[in-house]
Amino acid sequence: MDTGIIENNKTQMRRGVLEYSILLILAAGDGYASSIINKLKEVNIIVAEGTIYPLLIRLKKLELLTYRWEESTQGPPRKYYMITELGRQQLAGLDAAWDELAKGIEIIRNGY
Amino acid sequence: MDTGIIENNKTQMRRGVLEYSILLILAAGDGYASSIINKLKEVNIIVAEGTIYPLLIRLKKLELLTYRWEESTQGPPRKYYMITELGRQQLAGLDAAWDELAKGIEIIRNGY
DNA sequence: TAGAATACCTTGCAATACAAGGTACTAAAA
DNA sequence: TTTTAGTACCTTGTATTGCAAGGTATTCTA
Repeated sequence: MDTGIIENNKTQMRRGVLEYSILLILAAGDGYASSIINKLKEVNIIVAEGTIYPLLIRLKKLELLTYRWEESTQGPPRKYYMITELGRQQLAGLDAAWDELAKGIEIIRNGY
Repeated sequence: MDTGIIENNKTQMRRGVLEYSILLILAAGDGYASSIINKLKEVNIIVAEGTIYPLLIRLKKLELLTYRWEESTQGPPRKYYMITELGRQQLAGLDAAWDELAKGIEIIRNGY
């Protein structure tokens, strides 16, 4: 349990972009919970299982995602999530929101 | 009460960088709650009063900030917050955390 | 003396990341 | 056959925290 200020803030920052980054990942190709977690880990965005499952369910309820079951030779079947048309539309909005935020931080940071 | 997916996500994204952006602003010069809110508004980061006051108090408790009272000719006295040495140290860590996150998003977004 | 503007602050609610704990399937080792 | 390891699914409870709403106090102006 790291309660450091930085660690806590990293969590906070991650928080903000989780749905966004999941949609980004699924826009590039279907994936299941563990594969998404791994993709995020690759870019140092660390997410717990307990975070991602409810989130995928939420995004599915919002109809930004759907899923299909697929057999695996490595264990139990996998629930492959796919982005929907609505998901892609929302993603475009999130792209814009992210750009705006990043620009805002940039401005504050550089003082102009 | 906008419950749209985008609007909600903007809130989430904001959430993650609020402490960071406040420290950035105060690192550039002392400020009081309203002036900080206005600076954030300038870069399209919209924050409510009910958010910023508890947050400043929290950052003060963590000793990242201190404050002094200052008279105003425009109304009641203002509580000017100042970043501490510890605050600057933590800010450096947050700079790094932000850069890492931004880089991560970039990678996911561009697919390499 | 009333109203507007500015400043401070608190309470309660809702959203949500995550730790912890649980189920189930496959494959390989004992 | 049984056990263990690996993979995958999911839920519950807790803690955090942004914000709407509501409240107090000061200064200036009409």
